[in-house]
Amino acid sequence: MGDTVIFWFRRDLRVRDQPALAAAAARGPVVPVFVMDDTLRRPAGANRLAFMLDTLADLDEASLGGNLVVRNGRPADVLGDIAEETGATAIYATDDHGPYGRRRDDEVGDTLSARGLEVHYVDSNYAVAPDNVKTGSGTAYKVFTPFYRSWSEFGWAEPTGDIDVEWVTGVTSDGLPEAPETTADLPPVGEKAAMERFEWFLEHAAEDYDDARDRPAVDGTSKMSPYLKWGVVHPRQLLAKIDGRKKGEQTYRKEIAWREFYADVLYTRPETARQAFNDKMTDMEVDGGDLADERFDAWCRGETGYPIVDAGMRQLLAEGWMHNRVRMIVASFLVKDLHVDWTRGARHFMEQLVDGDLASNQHGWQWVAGTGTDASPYFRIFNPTSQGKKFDPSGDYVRQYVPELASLGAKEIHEPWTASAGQPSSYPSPIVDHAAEREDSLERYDRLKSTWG
DNA sequence: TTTTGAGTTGTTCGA
DNA sequence: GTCGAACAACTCAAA
Repeated sequence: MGDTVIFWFRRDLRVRDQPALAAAAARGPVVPVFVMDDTLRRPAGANRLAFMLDTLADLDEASLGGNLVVRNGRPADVLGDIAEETGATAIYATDDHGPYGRRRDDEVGDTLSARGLEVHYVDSNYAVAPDNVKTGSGTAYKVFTPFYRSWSEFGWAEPTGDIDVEWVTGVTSDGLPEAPETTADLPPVGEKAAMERFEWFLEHAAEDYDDARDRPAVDGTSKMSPYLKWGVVHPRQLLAKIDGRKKGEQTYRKEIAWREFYADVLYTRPETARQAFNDKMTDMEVDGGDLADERFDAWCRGETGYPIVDAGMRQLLAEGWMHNRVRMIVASFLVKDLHVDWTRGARHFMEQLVDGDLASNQHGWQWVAGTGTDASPYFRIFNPTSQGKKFDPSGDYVRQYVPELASLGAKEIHEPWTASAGQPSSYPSPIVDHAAEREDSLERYDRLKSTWG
């Protein structure tokens, strides 16, 4: 019945609330395909790649009846070949708005259209796809709050239910490659695990989200980020379960909107994945050379001598994930205390993070570095000690990831150099003096400003 | 075109 | 210990 069509999975690894898949299934039997594109492996990082491959295995087993066709190669070639083998006449996929995805999809569209195949990009990975929310004069927003108002008014579809799909069986598959070795303890995969976690969040953490989300020792966030990254859940599904009247849930809704805002910013200004959004900040003095390399390495390993920074960096290595509050603290430390270019920190995050999303990651870093949209004022420099005391008052977060300090009490753990019994010898002394580096950052900013005329 | 109000997440200092 | 002001203008977005 109907023509055979290909459904090309990319960053939408789910079968529920899947408009693109529904559109494919309405045409006829569906060949579910995932293309192991060589360029996919490189930027992904081992943690994210491992999570993606396990997610695909779960999707295949739980929802595709084991019919997933995995092929290695260039998407245009692979999809063309499969179409030839199966007699498929059309390819359906969820639209991808990232810089790489756009280039790839344009090429695939051109190549396959030339071969007489239909290519349909449907829906997006966002409640409101990038390039839709505009100011009154038709330009993209550069400030979150007005974007948020406009985005809310724009609205989005309700999630759709289960779809009946006739999967095409017996198509040759290269099979999933072995997941790369990773020492990180990654989250459970699959739509079921994701939705169970979200239900847990709604029941136990959403109410206190406003406060608890800032406390890294508390399990107070939804932890949806890896699932959103691969489209295991769609933001529509989360928004539909959020009560807009409750304070905590309102705040959560804003966090979803931040993800959409940054996707929109990156879509409009793709070069900001690598360069300052605010070009007046491009010439900010940063440190290079051996000393900067040494400090950067100490930051990566979690050996800066500032407990909350080291706990965060070690959590990243251990779990491929870091609590959001701590991401800001360690980013501020790298940029404002170590004077290292934000792009180096952002790259390290992308290499490690299981939820690494180019738009959110790069623009989160730009916000901290003061180079981005709505950037924090230059004088807003996080003090790692007071941030530690304020958001990890018991010290439990530090204790979990920095065992050398486990014996210190709450009063001393965020400044072990003051410990009455002396600083534990296994833990490094601070590699820089925060007060002095803060002054240095302010002076660098003053010098930059003086060049603006 | 001009005006007006507002802008994620902080720190320090002095009263 | 608590609280408000200063930090420094600038750009954005809508009226």
